[in-house]
Amino acid sequence: MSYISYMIDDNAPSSPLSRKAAPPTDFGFRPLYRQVKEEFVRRMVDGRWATGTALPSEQGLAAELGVSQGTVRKALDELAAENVVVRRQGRGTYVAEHDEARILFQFFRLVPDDGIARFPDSEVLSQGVHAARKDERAALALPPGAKVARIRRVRSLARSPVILETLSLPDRLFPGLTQSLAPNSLYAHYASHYGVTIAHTTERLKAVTLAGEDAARLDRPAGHPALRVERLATALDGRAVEWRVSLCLTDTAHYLVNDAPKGPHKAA
Amino acid sequence: MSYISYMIDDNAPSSPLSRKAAPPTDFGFRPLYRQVKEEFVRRMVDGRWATGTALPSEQGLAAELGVSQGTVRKALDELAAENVVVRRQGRGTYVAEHDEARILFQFFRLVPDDGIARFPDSEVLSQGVHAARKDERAALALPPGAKVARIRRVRSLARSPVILETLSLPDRLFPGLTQSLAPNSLYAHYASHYGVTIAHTTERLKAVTLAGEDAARLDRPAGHPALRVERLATALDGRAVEWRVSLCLTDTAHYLVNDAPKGPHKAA
DNA sequence: TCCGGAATGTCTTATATAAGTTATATGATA
DNA sequence: TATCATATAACTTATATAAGACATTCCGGA
Repeated sequence: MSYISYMIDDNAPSSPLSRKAAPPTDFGFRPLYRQVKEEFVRRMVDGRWATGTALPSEQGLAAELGVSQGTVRKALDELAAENVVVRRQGRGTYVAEHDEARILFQFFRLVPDDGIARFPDSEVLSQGVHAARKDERAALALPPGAKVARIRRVRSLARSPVILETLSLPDRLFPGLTQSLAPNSLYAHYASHYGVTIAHTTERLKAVTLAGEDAARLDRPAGHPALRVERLATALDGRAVEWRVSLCLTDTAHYLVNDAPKGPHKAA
Repeated sequence: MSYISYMIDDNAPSSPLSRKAAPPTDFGFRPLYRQVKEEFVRRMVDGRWATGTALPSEQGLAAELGVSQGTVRKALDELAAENVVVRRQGRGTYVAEHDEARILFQFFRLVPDDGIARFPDSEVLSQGVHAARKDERAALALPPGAKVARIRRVRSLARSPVILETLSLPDRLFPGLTQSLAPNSLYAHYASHYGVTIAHTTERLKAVTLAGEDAARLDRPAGHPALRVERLATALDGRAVEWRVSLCLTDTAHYLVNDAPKGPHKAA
């Protein structure tokens, strides 16, 4: 007896959702709504649902998959909570786009002290494809001998350099990335040109002091404090796809962390 | 016509949930499940539901409030997503406890580079009640003339000082806090002795260099880099209740930020 | 001590209805 | 006839409820 009984309902025409013959131990079982969710993620990963497109209606998806609208809805609930899709009552559900505003709020946490978030300008210092270094292979889980696209750039707010960063990406996933000038908003570029959607990031922060070339690039004296941010970005399917080490000046800006602002706060 | 029609159902005996007479504009309307959620928050704020206690069952709450189990469940869903309650299938739903492990993972983001999170020891340098400074009044939204409890302490990992921090709290909310030695795990103490549950924190980070007494306290030379973390902690009802400025050494540890790992990731 | 089963809790699914959006049709007016 | 404002129809997502499946605990009996 299991939820799967719903899936082999007679009026469900050969549903793509299935489950291998249940082993004695019920390990690996997932509820129906989560199977539906995984099917949706698959469609986004393989490009059937590109970013920005409108999904079929909940009723339509329910009919197609042979489940109820509430089940489709619960799957979409989780995807919406993860900012993978966006819903608007009366209009429809859309695959989230990595537009400038979204990246600014979701992935960019360095904000000016006055509180007004702005997207920094970007100047590429160098870019090219190289053999992956040991640290890059470790971070991106690459095999020995793999190549990476490497980009080094300075980002400025109000014409003043604020961030000096180096990005490394698996060349296999992003062929030709460094041929042209890297656009300002990279995550939108990954999605539109390579079908890679960044879903999750992890950042590790340390305080350091600037030295040598880094200090000169950021127009600060040696010994000046800076925030070193090491970011690992993960795609929808869970693969690590971008490794980024940034040196950030925090003289007139700060790094902002909010813990769990999910539902609207300020209850009662 | 509105959801409230469910609330004045005949078999619902004088529900505590209500809504002022609807003005022509339907502004201020809240769905039923959100009213239920706010009622639950009220019960936690005023102490009827203390931390660690088990809630009545979803069915029981539904019957008491005159709504369906699914509505109670949706309210609890949001509270569980905010880590305000904890649910265990087959056992029940509990008001979240600020035990050491939870604080370690939810509010303490400074982890050793080897990845093994540990709770740091704490040594109080000074504590007492003082007139609130201007910055403290601004952070905690206190009126002029208000008093604050102020605690200054050093925290150590493996007998080595790592964090030097100053805490400020409204004296009105925490009378007598500085009379006794501040316990290591403060948030649990706030809940058990003062009925104040920390629900949310905001942190602002800057990189600085140590100087003078701070450097000496942390056993580092002047000019050594450190992470300055300014934290504002907010209670269940939305009031700011603790302001904390910490200087953290990041020589062998780092500050960890994960963006949105809500539902189980790694789909597909 | 071990095991079966009832009791009681959450979890999942399904269905009905409300509320919001947009496109279409309608009708008055210039 | 062309245009514009206004109903109205057809979608959409949002909310509420009910019923049954699954998980855990506890107690009685062997």
